[in-house]
Amino acid sequence: MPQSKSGHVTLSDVANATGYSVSTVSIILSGAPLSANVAASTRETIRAAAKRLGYHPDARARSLRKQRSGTIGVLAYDLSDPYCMPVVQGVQHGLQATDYLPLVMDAQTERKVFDKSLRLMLERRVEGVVVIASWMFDETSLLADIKKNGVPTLVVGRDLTPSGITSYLLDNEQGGRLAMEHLLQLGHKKIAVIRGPDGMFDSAPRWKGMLRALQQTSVTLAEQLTPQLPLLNTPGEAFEAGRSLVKHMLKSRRRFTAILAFDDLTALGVVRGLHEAGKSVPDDCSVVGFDDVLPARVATPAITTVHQPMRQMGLKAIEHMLTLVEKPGAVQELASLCLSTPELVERASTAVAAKKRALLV
Amino acid sequence: MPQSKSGHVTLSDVANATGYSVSTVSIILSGAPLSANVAASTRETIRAAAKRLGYHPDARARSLRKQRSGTIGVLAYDLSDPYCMPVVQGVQHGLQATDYLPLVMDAQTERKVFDKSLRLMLERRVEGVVVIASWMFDETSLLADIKKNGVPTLVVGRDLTPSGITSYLLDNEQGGRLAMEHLLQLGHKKIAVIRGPDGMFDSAPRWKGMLRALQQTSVTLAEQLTPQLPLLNTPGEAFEAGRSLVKHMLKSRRRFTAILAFDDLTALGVVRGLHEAGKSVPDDCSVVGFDDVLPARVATPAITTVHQPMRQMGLKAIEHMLTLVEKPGAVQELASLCLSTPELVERASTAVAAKKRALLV
DNA sequence: ATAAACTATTCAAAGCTTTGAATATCAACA
DNA sequence: TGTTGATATTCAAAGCTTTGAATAGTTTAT
Repeated sequence: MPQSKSGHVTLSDVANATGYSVSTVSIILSGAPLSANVAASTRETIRAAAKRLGYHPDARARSLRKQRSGTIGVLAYDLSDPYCMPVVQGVQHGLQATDYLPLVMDAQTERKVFDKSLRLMLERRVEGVVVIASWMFDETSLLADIKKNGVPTLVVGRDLTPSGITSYLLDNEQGGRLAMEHLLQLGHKKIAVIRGPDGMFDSAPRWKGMLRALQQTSVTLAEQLTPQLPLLNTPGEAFEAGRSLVKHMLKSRRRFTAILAFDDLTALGVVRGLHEAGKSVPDDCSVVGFDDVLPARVATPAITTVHQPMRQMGLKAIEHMLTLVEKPGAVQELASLCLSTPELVERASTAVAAKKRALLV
Repeated sequence: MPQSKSGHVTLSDVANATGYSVSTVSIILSGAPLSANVAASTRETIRAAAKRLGYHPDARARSLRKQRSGTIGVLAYDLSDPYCMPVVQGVQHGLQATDYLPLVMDAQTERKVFDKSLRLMLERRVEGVVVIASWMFDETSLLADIKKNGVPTLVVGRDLTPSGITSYLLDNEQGGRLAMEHLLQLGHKKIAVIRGPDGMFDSAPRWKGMLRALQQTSVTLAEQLTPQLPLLNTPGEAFEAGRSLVKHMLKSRRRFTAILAFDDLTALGVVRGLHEAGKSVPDDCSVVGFDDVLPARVATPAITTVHQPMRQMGLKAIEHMLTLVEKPGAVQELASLCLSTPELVERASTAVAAKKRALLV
């Protein structure tokens, strides 16, 4: 049916079918201002023909001509990480009412894929880029290209203000403090901490917050009980790491009545490791996670954790982005840092310390 | 720096900077066959200039001219459902070595969003569409448009061969059989089943498979112990449904020593419900899930479940798709049905039936 | 009757690339 | 000298849409 080479129905097909010119058809089907002038009968004829033929405008041609792609790139470091999707959902939500379309890409924790995705976004002329937390970002030279091309960029999940990029992230330090304070309030004195890997941005501030919470107390942390996660690639690996680290700690024969894990998956691994060693949570040992992702909510006992408002962060970021793309060519304002407030959500994996039964293997 | 109106560096910018014509620049930067003819020095000059200026080809213009978008649409019914991402990963994996790009969109279980996404894909001239399981699909009239425009379509997660669409899905009936047989082998006689909602494709075959497994045995299912899930929108809802249904069943005072849940999230809800009623898994009651998603693996006890090879299904689907897009205009072959084989993965949520302690509330 | 003001529609250029055909240059060959 | 054949580069059209300006045609005001 369509005559054009592409196999797709074009304006020219509709024009031929109705006897009107391509311009007229375009004006009507795109709802241009000029369409106020066209006769109602014409409008009907053309609309009907378009529908009958199955016309769908070519987004590439339109976007080329209009000099606006109507697209905002969203690049996640790993979409399969339960942390990412809520952020993306926030973005999607914020874009719903607009006529921007999120182009979501997944770096799959691979540097090469990350760079390629960024390049492809640039080529598709996204009007803005939202990057979800990635260590990969600092070294990439594409960053320079993005700036050179005047595409506004935002990052959520880590602080890149030193590189001049407005950043949305959790107040990790306060989160760490909250988690530790919770355990202290429950009367725990022998506390183990599984710290985040050095290569990850969140690690240091969370740790710092925990130490700060201890400052006014007499509680100290034993070095054997503060191991560090290696740099991981998948959520599954964090689980395994938590599981094996807790087993090592049990072997160390240092008492502890509570464990503070770097994130929820690690915490779930800890629960598993404890269980395998015959310890029960929270009776023998309390466990606290971080982030509040789905697996932590649906596990039994549900994991007490520090909630990170990922959806909200995505939403706030995209709202900011919308203001940026609406004023094209404006001087990129100073990079700002937007901290979200963490919230402790108490669930079933923590309990009052049973003083007499402090865990001793 | 760039002179063109768009604010992006164009071929013409590079041409001006080097003194060569736009054609020459294009030939070199796009690696066209003709580039064999150009002088090495020219090549260098132009490449250098392109890099210096930060040139990135405009994908829209290129794709318009080449009549190929190099894009394959992937439409998931809900990206935040742990079922979807593995399929998407399989697709991504299969596309890695090609120069096709997946355009992944998320319908967020909303019919309106689903239709809009499909429309946008059409407008962006995707060369193929892979839809991940959706009840929304059958009624949409866009299906007709997609066909009219000759875009090959595949679905994974449900059987749409009656509508002429090649489908990739699990052999649900065998999956149901496997799950039930597992419980029978463990000696369970009083078995409860939480059936899937009517509106969901998988429900019937899984149920049928379970019944078939019972056929050669003397075990029967009590009607009060085979409730049905309502149609749900989010993974969280399935969890809550499982939790509340199991509580109802406990109230019914019918004995059961095992529960077969429609999917993993429901199973996790069941575990929670049992736990809240003071029952332990698997000692008092075994629980079997379905799908094998991340939360089921990292929960403790880990959920015994029927593994659905989602990654592999995504991979197989996209490989098929690649053959379809390579022969444009070919007559769409007959729709075929590709069933994947389920596998039971035994974990810690099931155990031998403790005959004497059949669960009685 | 004529200018002015609408109304309804079309022209033609532009947005950025790609590419078949064309041009220009130069060497070699008969 | 004129032909052939490379080699290196450019012309110009096309892909589909949008849009400022232009063209007819009709009505209103003067």
